[in-house]
Amino acid sequence: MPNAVIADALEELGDLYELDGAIVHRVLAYRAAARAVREASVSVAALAREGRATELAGIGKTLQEKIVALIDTGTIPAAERLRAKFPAGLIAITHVPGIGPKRARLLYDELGIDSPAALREAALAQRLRTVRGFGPKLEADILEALETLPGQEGERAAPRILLPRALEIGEALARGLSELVPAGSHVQLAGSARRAADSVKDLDLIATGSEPARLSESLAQLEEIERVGSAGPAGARARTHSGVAVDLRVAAPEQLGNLLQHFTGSRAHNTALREAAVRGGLHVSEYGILDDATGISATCASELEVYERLGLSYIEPELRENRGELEAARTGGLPALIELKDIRGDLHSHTVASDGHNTIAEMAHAARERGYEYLAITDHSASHGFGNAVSPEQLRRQIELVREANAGVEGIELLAGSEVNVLPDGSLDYADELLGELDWVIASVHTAFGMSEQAMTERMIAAIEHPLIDAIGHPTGRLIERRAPYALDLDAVFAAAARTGTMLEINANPDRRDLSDVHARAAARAGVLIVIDSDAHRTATLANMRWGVATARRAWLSSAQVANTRAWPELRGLRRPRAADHATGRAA
DNA sequence: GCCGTTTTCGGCCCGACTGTTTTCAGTCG
Repeated sequence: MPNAVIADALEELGDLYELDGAIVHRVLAYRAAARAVREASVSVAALAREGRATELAGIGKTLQEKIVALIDTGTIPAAERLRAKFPAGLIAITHVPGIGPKRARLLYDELGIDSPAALREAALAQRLRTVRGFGPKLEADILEALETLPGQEGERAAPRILLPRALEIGEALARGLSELVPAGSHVQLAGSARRAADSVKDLDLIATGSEPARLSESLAQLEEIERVGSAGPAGARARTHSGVAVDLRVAAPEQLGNLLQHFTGSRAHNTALREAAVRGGLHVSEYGILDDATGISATCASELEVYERLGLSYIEPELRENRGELEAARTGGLPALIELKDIRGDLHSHTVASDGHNTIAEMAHAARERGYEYLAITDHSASHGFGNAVSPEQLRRQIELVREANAGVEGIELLAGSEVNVLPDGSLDYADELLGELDWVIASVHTAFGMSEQAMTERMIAAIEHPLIDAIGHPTGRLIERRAPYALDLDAVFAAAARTGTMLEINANPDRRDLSDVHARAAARAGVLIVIDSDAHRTATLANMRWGVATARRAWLSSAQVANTRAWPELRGLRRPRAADHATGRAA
């Protein structure tokens, strides 16, 4: 059972308990547990079967038992009991903006409203206002919220936007706001975009300056803003014409550090940070740090100061997910994160030989302009099936062309490579003899995504064990917000990669970022060497490398854990020995 | 329901905004 299914079940149970009037902390415990399950890098079902789900933060004895019941019987008894008590439509009502568990329960008890459709009907008939606490305005707001509710008629919720687009819009808003407000003001994009998350739900802006009210009012003047929903002295909430929610918060210049820290989040990081601070008699908010002992609230001009006052070393935004960074910051155990400038070459790129758009020479020059020392040309193999496949004969010719181009271009080493397909049976679609002529070989799965976990894992491990494979490309096949990873026992995959010395890729295409942050971290922990590749299909997308580095940073990786921070001669030495393998038949 | 350099019981972050209220509850981030 996939982690996502278990997480959904815990989430639903939390919603049901909330409707049932459970204390909020119990509900929050379920939501925290759901998050821990969703983000786990290993199979929680397997963990629970061994009685080890309690190793995950936020999962105790009770939830361990409930997860076992779920995987054994397909359901959790407590959820069954509550589902009998509350109609399914009631949970949907709690997801209507402006309606939470209390109001949903009240409407159900008083008016028998048990679905969004019944809610709409009652609102139109002006029956909601007969319930204590509801009035005409709330009734109208609910009707409007129902218009945009995803669901029954196949409507989609506002989709999360991928990081490049989020940064593009968010930085444009920050620039625009900066130009409107008085000199000395500071405007900056914060939130999950600053943490370089895979995708973001909304854009968080912070601003400091001598005229807070004016900062807040200026948001509405930006041409990108469609409307401002709510506004107060502390900030404003708005929406862009492209439908992206924007949250602006303002404070005084001396509070910049507090505000930026608060609004960069994540929520889990902030909550854990504040809970730990309270144990030390300190209360952290976006406005300062209140010391119980003195009654004085200290403001911080920088985030560094915020963390220092809490006895922590500075935590990079990418790490602020409550995945152990607070403990590491207490004990000096934070890693020195890899940076884009550490990358010395790109080992996955395409040309017109397959489905790329530029020639070898064009890609070479573009890579050199980026300051790279080497570039591997890795066009798709013979059975690719979409785009132009490269036959064995064409690959031989391509190797010659790469050698010629290499001789003709100064300042960068061109490597003859291929991105070969891993066929469903785990074999590759070029002969070993041909693969042996290449400088660099990536193996990727491009077909038959629907295999069982066991079959897919065997397929992947067969490729990993192949002596001529240097790295596995986009190992899980996910597309962010569009396609889940294929079923794979990643523990087994990481163990095989560590054992054989096969590298695993963080594919930097912003739609992929595969391995993910969580998976790349687990792989590196298992002893796997990571390679970050752009998978560029044209010169411009060599720049995608930055998204891969962002994922590596979120995975806690230092430059030493990433293969292509090394010069090519050194990296070549890290490739698996191969001539000897052929001679011995790789008997080990 | 989870969790422990004050606790195995009694806590569990902090604040903004809105609508409906006469001082606050609910929702949201």
